[in-house]
Amino acid sequence: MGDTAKKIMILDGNSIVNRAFFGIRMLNAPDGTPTNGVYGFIAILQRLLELEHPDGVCVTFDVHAPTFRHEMSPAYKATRKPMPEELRTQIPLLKELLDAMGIRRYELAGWEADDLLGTMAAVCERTGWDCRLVTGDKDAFQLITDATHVIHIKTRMGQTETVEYDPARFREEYGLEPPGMVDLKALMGDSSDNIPGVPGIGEKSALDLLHRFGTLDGVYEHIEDEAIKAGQRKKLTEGAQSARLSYTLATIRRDAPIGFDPADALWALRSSGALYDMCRRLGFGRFIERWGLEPDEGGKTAAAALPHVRGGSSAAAAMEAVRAAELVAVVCTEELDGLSLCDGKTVYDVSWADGGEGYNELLRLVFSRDVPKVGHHVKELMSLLLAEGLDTGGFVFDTALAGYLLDAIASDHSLPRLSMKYLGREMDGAEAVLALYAVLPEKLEELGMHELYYRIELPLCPVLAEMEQAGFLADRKALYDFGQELTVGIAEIQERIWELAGCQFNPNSPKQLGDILFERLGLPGGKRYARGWSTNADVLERLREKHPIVGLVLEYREMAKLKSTYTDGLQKAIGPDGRIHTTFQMTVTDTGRLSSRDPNLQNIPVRRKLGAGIRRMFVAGPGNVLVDADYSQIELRLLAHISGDEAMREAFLSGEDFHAVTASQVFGIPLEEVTHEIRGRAKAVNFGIVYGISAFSLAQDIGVSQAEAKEYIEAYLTKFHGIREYMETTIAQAKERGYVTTLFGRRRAMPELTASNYNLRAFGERVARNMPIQGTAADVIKLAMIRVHDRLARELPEAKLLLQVHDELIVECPAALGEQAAAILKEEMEHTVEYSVPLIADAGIGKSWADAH
DNA sequence: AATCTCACG
DNA sequence: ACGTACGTGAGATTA
Repeated sequence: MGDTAKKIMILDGNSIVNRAFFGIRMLNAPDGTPTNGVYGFIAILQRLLELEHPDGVCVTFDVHAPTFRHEMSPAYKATRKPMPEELRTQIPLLKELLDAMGIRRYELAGWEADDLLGTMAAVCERTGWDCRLVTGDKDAFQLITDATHVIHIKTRMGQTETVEYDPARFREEYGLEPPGMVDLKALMGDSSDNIPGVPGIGEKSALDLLHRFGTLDGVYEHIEDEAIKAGQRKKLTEGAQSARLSYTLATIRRDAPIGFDPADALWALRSSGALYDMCRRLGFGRFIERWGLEPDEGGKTAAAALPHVRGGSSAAAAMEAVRAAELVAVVCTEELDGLSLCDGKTVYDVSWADGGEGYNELLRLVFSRDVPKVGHHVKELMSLLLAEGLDTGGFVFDTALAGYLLDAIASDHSLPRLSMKYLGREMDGAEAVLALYAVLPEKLEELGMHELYYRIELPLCPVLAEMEQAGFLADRKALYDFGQELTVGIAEIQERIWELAGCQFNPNSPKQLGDILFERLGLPGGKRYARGWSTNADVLERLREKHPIVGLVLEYREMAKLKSTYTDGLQKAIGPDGRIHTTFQMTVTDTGRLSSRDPNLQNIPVRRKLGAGIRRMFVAGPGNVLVDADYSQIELRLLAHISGDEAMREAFLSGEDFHAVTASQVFGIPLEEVTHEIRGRAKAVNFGIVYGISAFSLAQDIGVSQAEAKEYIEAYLTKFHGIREYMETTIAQAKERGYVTTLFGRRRAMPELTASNYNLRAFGERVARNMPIQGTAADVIKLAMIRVHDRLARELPEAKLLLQVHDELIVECPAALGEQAAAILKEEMEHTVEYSVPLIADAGIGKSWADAH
């Protein structure tokens, strides 16, 4: 260990900031300056620091000064696309930030970043340093040696990924030695660098040629061989000169006059007031936190804050204030053992610890339905209140819920974040809640979400809180027994897997499993990941016939999943009352759906036989039954209504099996002749339409060729041309407005649509197509829940809502009331809205979830 | 902490 | 020329 070389990380500034800019959705500093490139750069740097622990760091920048253009740098660079304005302005910011961090920068007018990297790597090698070149440019792969690795930055679906290439990794991917990268570029060219290459030769044929003949020279030496096809020979001969030129262009120079000494770049992060200020200015609160930055002494500008009252007499003072105030803001600790109240003049911090009976009295006063209150995450608070037997009435606003409706895709709806965003200064606690209440209602009104907020989201809070408190009774013994059976089954299958593999390994480890299947057993591998092969169920399913071990692995996976997540996980979640109390989250999804966690009760198995057994363990209490009602194809029905497509509406109005009707329409066959398989394909197309289909994925899903899948989609959109029109106008509108909405006005911003990254934009288009449908369905069932809840409370107070699973509601009630509850569920769900296509809900009754569904 | 896999609608 | 369906949460492994 003692003699390991010091390691220095050299970042290609322009290249990385470019990747970051195009890969990350728009981000702005508090003053509006775009910062996505800078932010992305720093996020990547931070990640690499944690991964690599280098001894030094430095960054190179290109300086594009035409008058100083190096004579070797040809005019071709002039045709490079100009940098977008919003990125250009970020470069000086990034440099300033790097300076504040104390990271050394290198730039040399007229020299490309590649050449600087090459030169610096050469210096490192001469002086015995290891180096890591970080860039988004594959050209640099030619520099890879044992001491010099290239960390390649790429963006995939808005996520930046880093892949470290050493000689072995490069060889594995390209089948060449690193210097061969130059030969490769000489043949295939590189449009982003304006390296022409040989016209007509792409990556595939270039690699094929190099694998056979080694180098560019090798290829031309064998140009007359029969091994080269006539067409290719012609291209190569005609492109010979271009290939030579490209070879020169692609060769990175290593002699830039830069006077680099690796020791100059030794670096470790130190906190400083300048860095704090810079992060503050850019709105990089995350890094302030992560790096523990603090302002210089005296630099603190304490915002004018309200006085606080704490300690012994706080409860009494708070009660007096509550009685006098028209409205109070309230936040509490997780266990409700502390309360903070604000009346606009004073903040009262009251704790059970110093309040005793006075504290309890305050609780009863504040949480009575005729004290108007504003809170943050009101549903969570209501859940606590119910547990203490307190009233959930009187809440007139929830700042978290408002923040969520105003910006559903934001991941953080905390008070500091919201106050920064809407008030321009960071605040917390009840004071922040009250201040936000002064501005958020009008924002909701402006965006047309007033109704959605006051008729759906806010009234849903007590409904969900009651559901959480009610809990779902679980059969503890049955879960335990099933778990024991699984343990036996898993051990058995593991033995058989080991026998077939010829060695012992952990089938739960994708890495180990990949090695066994694709190396030891030599099965045809599929996609590669950073650490090995993909071994997911899709891949394995295709290999099932190739080796008996594959089926066993699939079986092992199924059982292991059931055991760990379900039998074990659910047993741990059973409360002292024998019931499982999930938490519903109202502010996390992009579409308006709820989510469920600790435990998640929205993903209890049902699709496969073995897993569906878990649903038998969710049961009704003694003397009770479960009533389960679910919407039939609600998303497609909403699509039919929203698009107004006549053919699709008729398909639903006919009352026939919808997927079968689709099949008959799309494949042009009579309804009676639709086979099970054809229906299945139509069903997949229907799903695909809702998700924003692509021929590739549909083909994967139903196992036909991509061309065939394309024909299906085309036939579908021709038959249901209203759908095509709807999809097109939705996307056009989304691009124009920058957001999409549901029928209820719920909004999702669509920053992805302006991305210059193709994948991100394509993703944005799929989201734009899907969100209005998924989101409207979410709105409808939320409204249905409120109606069901209120009607049950009036007509069948012994009945309780327990669970929502997106298009399904579950109620528990005394056995004698089952039919009545089922009728109420069905009626309310079906008539929550009246659209041009009927909504249908099917209800069932049983002692367990499995029986009721 | 990130990655992979998989459960649900 | 590229990488692929929409929305979630959780457990095991790896680093």
